[in-house]
Amino acid sequence: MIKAALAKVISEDLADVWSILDNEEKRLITDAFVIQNFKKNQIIYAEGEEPEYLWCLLKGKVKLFKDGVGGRAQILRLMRPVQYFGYRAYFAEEAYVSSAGAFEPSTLGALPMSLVYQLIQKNNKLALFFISELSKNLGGSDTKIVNLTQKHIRARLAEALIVLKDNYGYEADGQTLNIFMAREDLANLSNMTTSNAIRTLSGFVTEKILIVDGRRIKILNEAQLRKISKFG
Amino acid sequence: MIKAALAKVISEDLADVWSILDNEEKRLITDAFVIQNFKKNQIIYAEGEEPEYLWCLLKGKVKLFKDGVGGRAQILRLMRPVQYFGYRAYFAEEAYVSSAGAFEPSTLGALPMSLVYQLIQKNNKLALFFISELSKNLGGSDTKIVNLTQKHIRARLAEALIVLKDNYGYEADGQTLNIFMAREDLANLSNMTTSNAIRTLSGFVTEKILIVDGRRIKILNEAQLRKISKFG
DNA sequence: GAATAATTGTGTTAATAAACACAAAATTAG
DNA sequence: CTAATTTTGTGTTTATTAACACAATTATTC
Repeated sequence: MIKAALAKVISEDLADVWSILDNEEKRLITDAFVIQNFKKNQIIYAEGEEPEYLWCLLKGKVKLFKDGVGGRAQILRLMRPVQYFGYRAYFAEEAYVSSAGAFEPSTLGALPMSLVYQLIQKNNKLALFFISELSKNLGGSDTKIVNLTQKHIRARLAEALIVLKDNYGYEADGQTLNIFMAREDLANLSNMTTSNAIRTLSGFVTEKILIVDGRRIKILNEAQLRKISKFG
Repeated sequence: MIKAALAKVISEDLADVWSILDNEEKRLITDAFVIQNFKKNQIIYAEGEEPEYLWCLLKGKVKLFKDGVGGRAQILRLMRPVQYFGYRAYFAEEAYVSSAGAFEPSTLGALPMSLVYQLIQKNNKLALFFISELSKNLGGSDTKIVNLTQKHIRARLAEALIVLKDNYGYEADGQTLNIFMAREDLANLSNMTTSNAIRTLSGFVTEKILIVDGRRIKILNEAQLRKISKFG
């Protein structure tokens, strides 16, 4: 089953990335790729550790986050299948500045960065893939700096909900967010305390922008939510 | 004089980056490299524009910043000679998400990104240079997200002063910051209003951590400043 | 170098969000 | 299935920072 998943990854899902490689290179990757399962809330790597692997999320949901003042975490990015992460620190020759954890039971593949680095040195298209990914992430982080520091609480939460929708989409009903997270995670995504996330979310319910049932969030008025995220 | 500066750039200052290239490649760059002077506060490129050039700061000081809510700017990065910028948006195939402006009269070189992209496709070491730069910047931005959102005003300003020191260093006296910026820029660097930058800076003077003479800032106790930037 | 504009400094008030406390509900573990 | 634990929801108070106003000083510009 693991071999099947791997074959699928190399041949289909990641076609855009790995199809670049020749057969010999593909064999190298296939041999080195290790599949690993993580439980809900399990840490994949932690801030301060030395980066060793390129991680590939095959199934599940993963958050990249950074611990801040008084143990308050900030969620920096959300990963979905099939996305890659964990490589930045290696390329920067730094320890990790953020941690990765599974939101829900997840399956990941690990590839030694030393091997990835080797392949990059020979294969420019692979290098360009990372240049492109890093560039998009950097633009996202720079934008986040301004959004999280300057926007007010309502706009920040609205934006977080939009980010969730854009990342994980809706369920079959076309309204329910396809991710269930604790209010604390919602708070950590939008730079506020848990109480304020709860209160602000309730406000949106009162305004009939959302329906909330536990951790299930149904977005009734996405346009209005986008408006709030832009103009407060 | 321009030709002399260019020759110097290609052959000395940027040795690490461009020494990678063969003679033919070097000639391509030399021919395409355009040197341009900017006045104090002049905009080099603006948010929303399409990226066209790789910019190289040869002389002077440059800020990358992003306009936020109510025209309040956030300074994202500071450039010093010889550093490169303006390439991220091109690689991400996006418009610029931030603007670049000269802090003081500055000399820059511009190289068409289309040419840089061509060279990267053939030259892996050049690709790895950009991978490394982007990775370091991304780590910096992710760290900044947490620092600017979670730290209190004193810590944020202390950190901004440390950043100025680490970027531009001290003058011959070993204490005076080698950059003179308006209080507004100091505020835009540390996510606060100009009034708060002024007030907090005065506080540091009272505590004998700094001496301020107009825009000239002398750091008397860097260790204390670092302590404040870490623990508030 | 005088006029004009911009920046700096300071006081005061208002808005915003955090901190804290606690009950109710939901989830998890045994 | 039940007890223990965690999460959610809500009220209240406090801390922090922004907003505004205006005088004094410093830079720019013509």
